[in-house]
Amino acid sequence: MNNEIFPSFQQRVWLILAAIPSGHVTSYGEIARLAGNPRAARQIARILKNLPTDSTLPWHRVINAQGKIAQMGENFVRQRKALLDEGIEVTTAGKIDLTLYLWRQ
DNA sequence: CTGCTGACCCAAG
DNA sequence: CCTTGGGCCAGCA
Repeated sequence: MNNEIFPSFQQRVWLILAAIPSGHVTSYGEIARLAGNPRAARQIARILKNLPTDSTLPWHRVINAQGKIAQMGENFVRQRKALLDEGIEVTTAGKIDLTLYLWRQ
């Protein structure tokens, strides 16, 4: 049982993730900054990788700071499809135009 | 404790 | 556009 008052770093990441609107993307580093640890981009990646399979959180809206899908192989295909389904243009190479789709609060 | 690994970032070349 | 090198740091063998 867990009765913590303050959300953990991971929980803050989940909350931020849930706030990214459909049709927009953000980066690992940006989430790290919003969560309070600008140097934790790699930890964000690990948190996303470890999301439970039944999670409804939009992990696919997170790409790298260069505007590209940061995965290879099968996951690349899934993420690209999920983004296309939201109306986001993604090149075959996985590149996204940040001037059009970057999440701005 | 040490060493290696990554869904990263950034500046250069 | 792509590649390299240095920086970063929690997790794991």
